[in-house]
Amino acid sequence: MTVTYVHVIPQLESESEKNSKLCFNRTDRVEDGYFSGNVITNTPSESGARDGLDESEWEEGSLPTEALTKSNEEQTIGGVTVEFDVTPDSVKKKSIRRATAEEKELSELVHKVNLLCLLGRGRSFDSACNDPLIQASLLSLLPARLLKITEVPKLTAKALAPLVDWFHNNFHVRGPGSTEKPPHLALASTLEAQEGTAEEVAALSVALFRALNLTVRFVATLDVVSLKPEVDRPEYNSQVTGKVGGGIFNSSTLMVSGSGHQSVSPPLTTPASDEKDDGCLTSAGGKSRVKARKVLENSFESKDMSGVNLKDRMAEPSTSKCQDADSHACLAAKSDRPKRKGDLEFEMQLEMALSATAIENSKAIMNSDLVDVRGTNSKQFPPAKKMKVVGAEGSSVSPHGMSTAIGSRKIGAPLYWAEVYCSGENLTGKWVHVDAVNAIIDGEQKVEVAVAACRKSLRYVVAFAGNGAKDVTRRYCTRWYKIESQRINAIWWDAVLAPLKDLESRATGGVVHSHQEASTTEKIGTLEGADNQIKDCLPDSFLMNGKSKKENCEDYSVQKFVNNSFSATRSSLEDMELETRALTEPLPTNQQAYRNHQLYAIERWLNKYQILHPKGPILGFCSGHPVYPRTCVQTLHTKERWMREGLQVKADELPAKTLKRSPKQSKEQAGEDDEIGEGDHLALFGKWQTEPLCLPHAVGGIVPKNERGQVDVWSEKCLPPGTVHLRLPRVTLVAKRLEIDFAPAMVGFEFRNGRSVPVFEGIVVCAEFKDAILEAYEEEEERRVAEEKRRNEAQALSRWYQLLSSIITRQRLNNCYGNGTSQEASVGIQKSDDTLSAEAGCKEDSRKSGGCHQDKLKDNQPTSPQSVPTEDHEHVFLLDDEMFDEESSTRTKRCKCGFSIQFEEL
DNA sequence: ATGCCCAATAGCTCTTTGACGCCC
DNA sequence: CGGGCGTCTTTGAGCTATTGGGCA
Repeated sequence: MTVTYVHVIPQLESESEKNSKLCFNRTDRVEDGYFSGNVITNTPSESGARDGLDESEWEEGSLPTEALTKSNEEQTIGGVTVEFDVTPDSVKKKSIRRATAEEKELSELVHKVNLLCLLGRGRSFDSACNDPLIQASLLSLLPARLLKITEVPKLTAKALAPLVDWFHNNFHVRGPGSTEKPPHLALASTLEAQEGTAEEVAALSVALFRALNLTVRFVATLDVVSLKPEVDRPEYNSQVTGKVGGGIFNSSTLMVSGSGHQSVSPPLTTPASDEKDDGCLTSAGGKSRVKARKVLENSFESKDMSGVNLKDRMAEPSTSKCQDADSHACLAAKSDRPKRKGDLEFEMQLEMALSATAIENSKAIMNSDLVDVRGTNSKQFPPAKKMKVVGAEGSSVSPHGMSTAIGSRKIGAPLYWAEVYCSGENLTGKWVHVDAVNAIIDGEQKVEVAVAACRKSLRYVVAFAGNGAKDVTRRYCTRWYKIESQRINAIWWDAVLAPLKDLESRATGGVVHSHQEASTTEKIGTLEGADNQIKDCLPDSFLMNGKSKKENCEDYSVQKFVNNSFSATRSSLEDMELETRALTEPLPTNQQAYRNHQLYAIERWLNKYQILHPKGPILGFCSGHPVYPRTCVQTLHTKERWMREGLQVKADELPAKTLKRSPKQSKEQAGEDDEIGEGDHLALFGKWQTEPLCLPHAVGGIVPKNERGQVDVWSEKCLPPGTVHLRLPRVTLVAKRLEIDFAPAMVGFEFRNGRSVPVFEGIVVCAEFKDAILEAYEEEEERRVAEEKRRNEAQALSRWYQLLSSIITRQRLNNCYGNGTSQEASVGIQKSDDTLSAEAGCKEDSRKSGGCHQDKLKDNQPTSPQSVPTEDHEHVFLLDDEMFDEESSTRTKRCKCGFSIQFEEL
């Protein structure tokens, strides 16, 4: 009987089986190829998801090939027909599995690694922009009239316009090539062909600006894999059967190139580079019809991923691998996610448009008026999309009346651009956003909108210069609260960026002379100091001493702000600018946003241990609720909890808030207090109601103890003045022996046997006894260690003795009863065995002779010279040949024949 | 299509101070 | 007889973050 698990996929049934039944023949035969053909086999990638499914979704049985190959038709093959209806319940049932802590940790790890890789890639491109050869080549292409920009004393954004126009007209974005090159080579070939990926073109623009001696950064949006694990959902699984491994691995930019066809620097793979595998159009012009078909094929191929194995899947373009929405393959790759109505609509329209305009393709391509000269789209779009883009250029409403599904993709998501420092902007100068790819200058506020339109997120915008990097997300993101939860822990991120930020500020951080005089080195020193302070605070922050991660982060952000000392470098001015943006974020319009907003709070979304103090100022209103600064939110604790923090509630303070206790708790409390109603409420106090803990001072060598005769040592602050905590094992005995007053130190609780059990570590004693106890403890420990060593050695000796005795006894028994042929024992042992036996004169009685031997060894009195007879030789142990090892108290006796025997003197 | 609000719920946090039998 | 030690068993209520559905 073959037992086979057949996974019944609800979706498949509901779609394909109009009768909602599956029939199969029951058989006891085992045949080859049972599951060949169109059997729903469980690919390795499926099995992971399978495990999580309800067992009720699995049927036991065996399926003949025929039945399976025609699974869409009802069949009965000469025997039992098993028929079952797919109840609507089974389809409807949704088991929503949430990510476990482990999965979250893993995805966080992948997110971090991805970030680091993308940082590395950005730095590589940045350093390629400094290539003198590339810069010189760019300059040689530049018309002489544009060289004047170098003479402008106070550079303004406006002055950059002709330069950007020229670049935009001469360098175009095309589909990625088939191979990944190192940044230097990639830039060189882009320069040569005057077209390349958006990343390369943007980097070239940076190189050009640098060649003109401008202060420029290469800015990249790090399109990193999601921080949150993607929990596989039933409907999701049924759509994408080829889903690999669940969770994070299928979502976004993968840094692992499974198929290994990217020969160069796979760790630096980014959305842009992966695009190269997408099968996007790689060359401009004539062959567009064929290529357009290819794109279509790709898009539809990727819809059905069921047969894709893990390896291929890993190399497959996935959602965020697509550099931007201008690539159709990008949309195809989006099949990883449940398709949205708009996506399907877009694909259909694209297909229609393709067929309708295919004839016009070559004309359209040739006609430069029609082709969107904004490099992003010109060479890689299927014709329909190009037309769309041309239409979209003028206005946001498509002249062709196409739906917003396409409209939203009017231009590609800007992922790479430059920032040029314009000293003529503002009073102090300003970093100006320059997107040469899309010919946009000073359009920082447009970035967020454009990115949002392409359903991308603006989580990390990093500016690269001087082999360093700086996070400038704040400049482009106005609604920080939306991306904050998608970003990695700020402490970690800032620690990673700290050294890079330093490099970046060295490269770009000129002194702004309109401010107080200060030398650059001093300023950099200040910055370094600030960075170091951040670094210094890291280990403590990471310890998370009793504080939640969130609290630590909040503390950190406050600390970070305080650390920002003023210095007039470009970098520090920018820091201030970004900080100002951070602190002047517009009020969100929805209430939910206030739940975890860094800056603002509304009373409604405070949790039960929080309160507004002081209750003001009111910054605005949201749905009628007053909005307060987050700094007004204070955390409340019970008296006991404040004690742990080393604080005590001031006398006569009324609780800032009282909470109703659960019936159980209040009952317990009432029982203890014998006061009904007393335990009904839990009194909470704020930090402003507390003062440093005043514990009774230790007097006369007596440690002040609590009602349980112990001291709760939550932290050093909880120690009564004049006492010390000796966190040493077995120190209690020492204190007892010395008759010094002490209290067991309770350091916390642990859950054992379903209840919390206090954990004691060491003792608390008056400070004056510390040295005496430590001295005695040291002596005691030495004695204990020596005693333990002695005991161990005695035990070892005893065990060796037992072992040897056993061997001897065994050998003797073998000699007596086992034909004397045993070869088991070594010659030495045999010899000594025989000799001892002979000496005792009890050869026949093995037990007795064993006893003799024991006596002999135990007796241990050296008689000199000793003689032990053997069959053919009598050992003579001369005193001269004796050796005594004092350390192990072992005496070794030797016979002239080479035989030796060891005794331990007790 | 999007954003907001509400309800449901999975997972996390906070709670927190034995009893008993055996052996030396 | 009393003190030391090992074993028993493995909370659970409440809060919060997250999600899906309904609605504007």
